[in-house]
Formats: sequence, C-alpha cells, structure tokens
Amino acid sequence: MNVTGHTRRPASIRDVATAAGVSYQTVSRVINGHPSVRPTTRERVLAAIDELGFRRSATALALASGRSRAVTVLTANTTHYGYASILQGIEEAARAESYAVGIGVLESADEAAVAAEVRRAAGAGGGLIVIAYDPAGVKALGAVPAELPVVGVVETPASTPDPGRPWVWTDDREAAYQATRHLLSLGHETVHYVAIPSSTRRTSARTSGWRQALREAGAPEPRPVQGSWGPAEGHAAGHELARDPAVSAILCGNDDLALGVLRALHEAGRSVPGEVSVAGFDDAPHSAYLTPSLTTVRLDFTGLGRAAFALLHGVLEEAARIAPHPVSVPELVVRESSGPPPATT
Amino acid sequence: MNVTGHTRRPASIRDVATAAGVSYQTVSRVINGHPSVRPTTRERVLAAIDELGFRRSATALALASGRSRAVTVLTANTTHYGYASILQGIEEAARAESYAVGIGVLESADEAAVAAEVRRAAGAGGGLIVIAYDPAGVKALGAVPAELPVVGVVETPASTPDPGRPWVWTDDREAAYQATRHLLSLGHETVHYVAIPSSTRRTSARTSGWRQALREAGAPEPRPVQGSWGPAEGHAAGHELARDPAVSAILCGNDDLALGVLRALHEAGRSVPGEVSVAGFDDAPHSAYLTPSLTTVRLDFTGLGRAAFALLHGVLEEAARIAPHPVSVPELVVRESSGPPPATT
DNA sequence: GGTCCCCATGTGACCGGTCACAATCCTGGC
DNA sequence: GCCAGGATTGTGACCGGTCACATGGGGACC
Repeated sequence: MNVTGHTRRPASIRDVATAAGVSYQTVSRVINGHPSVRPTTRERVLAAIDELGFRRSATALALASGRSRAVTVLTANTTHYGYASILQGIEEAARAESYAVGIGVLESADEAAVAAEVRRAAGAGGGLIVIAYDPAGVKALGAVPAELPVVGVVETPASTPDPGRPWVWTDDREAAYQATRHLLSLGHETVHYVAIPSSTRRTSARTSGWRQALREAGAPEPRPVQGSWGPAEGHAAGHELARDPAVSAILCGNDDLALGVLRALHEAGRSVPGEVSVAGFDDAPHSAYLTPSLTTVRLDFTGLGRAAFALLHGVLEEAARIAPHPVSVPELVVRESSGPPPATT
Repeated sequence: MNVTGHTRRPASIRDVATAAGVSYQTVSRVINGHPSVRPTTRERVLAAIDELGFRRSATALALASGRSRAVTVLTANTTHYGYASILQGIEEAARAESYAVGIGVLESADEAAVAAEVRRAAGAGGGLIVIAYDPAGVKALGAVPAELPVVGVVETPASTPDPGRPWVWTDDREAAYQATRHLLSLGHETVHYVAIPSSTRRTSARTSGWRQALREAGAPEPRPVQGSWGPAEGHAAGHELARDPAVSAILCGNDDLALGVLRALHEAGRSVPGEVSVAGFDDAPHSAYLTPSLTTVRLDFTGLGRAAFALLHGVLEEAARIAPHPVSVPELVVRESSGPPPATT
C-alpha cells in the first residue's frame, strides 16, 4: 500500500469518510461508539480506519470539545523517592482513565520562575496537580490562576479547605507521633528530631506530632535540628548530635536524612542501636537493606498520587466527583536501627 | 475586573483583537514578534493582551501549525534513580526550549500493553523519547510507527544506527571495564559479577566490559549471577556468593544490587572490604553515605537525558539538528567498599 | 394509505490559532 | 502630482475534530 518514502500527513476522519463512502460525522459517531449507526456502516468505517491507520488526534479533540483529558504535575523534584512515587501513582491512575500526564519541574523557588512555570503548565490545558511539599511547590500552588482546575498534594491541610481546589495529604502528624512513641516506649528519656524543611512558615505536621508525643510522655523537648532533604544534610546534623552524649534517640524527617545521620554516628564511633537509636520517615526502598536496617514510618505515596488524580478527575468531570479525600494511614516499620537506650551505670 | 463567579472562557486572539481594535491576524503577529507591526499598534495589542489575561492556547497552536513542541517520555519506571535522573535531564533541556514534557509508564512488558501505551503516546503529538533499558522499553522502541520522530535511550547501540531515529547511550562497557580493572588492580584474583537484566538477548555492555577486563588480566571468568534491579535481588545474590569462600570481589550491575549484596555479606559475617570488596554502578545519591561507603562508577544520567532531548529537537526542527551524539564518559568513584583481598596464609 | 416518530446519516458552524494572499497606507523619486 | 513599492493591516481558508440541527427512509399505528 502506501509505502512512499516521505512522511505523509496522518489520516483524518475526512480521509476515512471518503474511503468508507460516508460523511465525516458518521466516522465521528463510530469512533465515539454512538449507538445509532447501522452495523454494516460501522463495519465499513472500521475497515477504512484500519486500512488507513487512522488515529484520532488528541489535539483536535481537545480544541473542539474543550475536554483535554490531560494533567500536568508540577513538582520541585523528580528523583527523590517520595516525589517520584507520587508521580508514579498519578500516572498510574491517569493511565487507567486514559489521561495524558505532563510534568513541569520547579527548578527554583524564585517567585518569577515559579510563575513562569505555572503559566507554561496552564498553557498545556487540562488540570494541574501541584506537589507542595517545599517552598517552590507552595508558591506554585498559590500562583495557579483561580479558574484553573488544580489539586494540591500538601504537607498539612490549611484551616480553610476550598471545595473547588481540593488537597490530599498523608497524616504526617500521626506518623511522627507513632514513631516518637515507639522510641519513647523503648525507654529513651527523650527523642531528638532532625527536621525536613517546612513548606510553610508554620510548624510542620511532623514536628508537631513529635512534640505532642514528647509532651504526653512528659519528656524534655530538645530543639529540632534543621536539616534539609538529602543525606549530606543528615550527615552534618548527625555529627552535631553525636557530640552530645545525652542523645540516645533520633527521629529524622526522612530516610535520606536518617542515612546521613547513621553514617555520622558510625564515624563518631557511636553504635546504632546500642548507644543511639535512629528512626526515619517514608520507608524508601533501600532502607530495609541498610546496616543497621532502618526503623521508619511507611507512607503510601503511590496511593497519595492516585488519590490526587482521582480528586482532579472529579473536578474536571462532574460524573467522576468523589468525596473530599481519604487520608492514608501511616504504618510504623520497626527494624534494627531502634532499640533500648544503653543501661545507665 | 471581570469577577463574575462562573468560570469564563479564556480570551482568544479575536477577543484581544476586538479589544485593541485590530484584526486577529495583527494580534497573531504581535505574539509571534513579527517585525512589521507599527509600534503604537503593538503597544495597544499588548495592553489588550495584558488586560484580558490572554494566553495563547498550545492546543490550537499545535493543531494549526503542526509543530507541537511536546515530547513524551516512555519508560518502565519513574522511581529508580537512573530512570528518574534521565527524565529530569530531559525535562530540563525541554523546558529550556519551552517544550512540554509528557510521560507514559510501561507497566508491563506484555506486547499488547506496550503497543497500547505507544499508541497513546503517539496520539499526544510531538516527539517520543523511549528509555529502552529493559524489555518493556526495548519493545516499545520497536513498536513506534516509522513516521514518528523518536529517540531511544539504549543500553548499547545496535550495529545499524538509523539516521532518522537516533540513539543515546552511556559507555557502559568502558564503565564496567574500569570498575573491574580497579578491583583487579587491588590484587583480587578475579571479580564476580551480579548482573542487571539485559534489555536484549545479547550480552549486555556491562557484562562484556567486565569480561574483557578479566580476559586481559588472564583472570578466571566466573559465571555472572543473574540479578534484577532492586536491593532484594542483590540480597539474594549476595547470600549465594557469600557461601563461596573464594569470592573476594563483587561487581554489581547497579548500586541497589550492591546495597543488597553488602547487606547479605554483613549477615553472613563477611567484612567489607576486609574479606570481600564490592563495587556498584550509577553512583546513586545514597551510595556515598552507606557503611561502608560504596565504590561505584558514576554515570551522567542527567546529561544523557539532555542529550536525548537535543537529538529529538534536531529531528523535529531542522535548524536544531546536531551531531549524532556525544557519549558521556563514566567516572570511577573509589570509596570504602573496595580494598585489597585478605592476605592468604 | 396517511401521519407520527425514531433511526441513520449529512450539513454547516465552530474551537483558537496559522498560513497565503489581497488590500490599504505611506513614502520617495521623478 | 503621479506612480512604484515596501510597510502595515485585513480577509478567507484550513488544521481535525465536535456540536447542533436538518434531512431522508422505514416501520407502527390508526
């Protein structure tokens, strides 16, 4: 058949129509599964579609119908475990509904840069999902024009949830609370905390869960050490904490920080969990294989991504509207890095 | 000013035209920076654009002009470090050229599922980048219709490179060669290898680089242990190797496998690097903080992603055409996990 | 046999841009 | 004062679909 070398224009519904001897509208009906098309006609059209290798242009569809069946995910990072997993969850859910998924990386938290990126994403049409775990993400979420359908993946829900722009989140407070109680229950006098940066000026959910557990137990409240996201910062924080012989339990804002802390303790010659217990957050894939393996709190990021998409889907299509949102339940995973404090002589 | 509650249709160039008292074509000229527009006119149009909050619809642009300025990345995974970094590199380069980036995950390597995913991606318009490090990716690359612009990120270039569908790759053979030579130079009799799955039936580049180094050194060639991608498989492979007292050096197909191997050796009571040396591949962010920190070969995945985009850009726009492709140079990073073999008594 | 309706199909306009070409304006040269 | 010709601007068609409505062809029913 058509094996001309040069790239030819892909077949349109009018080409198919001509080939099948019907009008373009009939072809449109066939692709959309409209009931009132005579079976013989449908057959002919399908044959023509097959022969010409016709594929409906998503672009034209979006333009003509308004519904674009696309989501753009705005995120500051694609390589960190948590972010990547959320993205994976979104993609999974989107694919099931045959939505296209776009990504935009917020490389800087600079006001203008963020605004530009939001504009780009908005131009793509369709809905938006903003991962607002960090300053760049939070700014982006704030910069989304009011008329755009958007769902935020946030650290903590603000006091006033807007029905038109829903949010999803995990119960970080509860997670930190559980982890801290676990460490306290092992007999530690108190638990130190290496924090991830808070996305907002307010105290992060993780910090407040940690603090609540300490208060309930009447334990002293040491000042949280401000970390960042990666192992390097955890390493620095760990060195600082290793100098204080009173420190016997450390909770870290994520598993990467915990990794750095473990390394620093090792370098300082303090054994884990013999002298110091360490717990992380997220249950990244490698955490189970560290030596010592890491006690951590597992969060369902993939599920979070799926939920975010489901909500957005509800905003975009009335029919798919769902309840404001199910919070996933964090799960404490106890491994080797936590144990009773050293016996005081 | 328009603060009517209901979502109103975004402004089109004709709305802007009316507001500015010019024709829609003039507006089009202004957005595209066409030279022959009188400054005063341009001014008026720009004012109208600003006032109406006009944003040019990417959809309409793509439909009317044919050029879609979009890339879709097909990949089997978004969470693994290598994949995620490539994606990040692609996004970075694409953003610089103001291209939109879409992703499609190949969840199964099943022929039909892969074909469906390719079709979806093709429907999005624009170019394709396929990460073909695994069976699903390889199948996807093969399933891309001939008329679609596509760039493959592959493990090893095949014998016959097609000028119309370029590839990028890292020099995995060289990387494995370097790592193996490093271990041999420390005095190990030979080096065992825990392999990542090969994307094709042929021997992988990493395997052949490893083998070449052994041959050149006249070292015995043990059978590679077939691993997979994650730490769990590395763990299993590590247990197996730990049973053989002759094993004193292990090269792993990636850092995740190496992590599992380290853990298995620890469990078996064999010290690293005292009794056994271990080296990985990729230099994942956590590898430097493991205990012992991991000797590995750093590969520039982000750069690979950028190169992939650059090539695709060249295919899509004549003007941006570039040379077939620069291979990034792998870099050996020696850390604690490798050292001389134990002294034989 | 005529009317009413539903089924199957076709026609024209439109979505928001671009492209090719026509029309108008302005300026310089003679 | 008139005409050529570049600078500006406008008009109509088109990209590949959808939507709203019009049209023709059978039964079913009276």
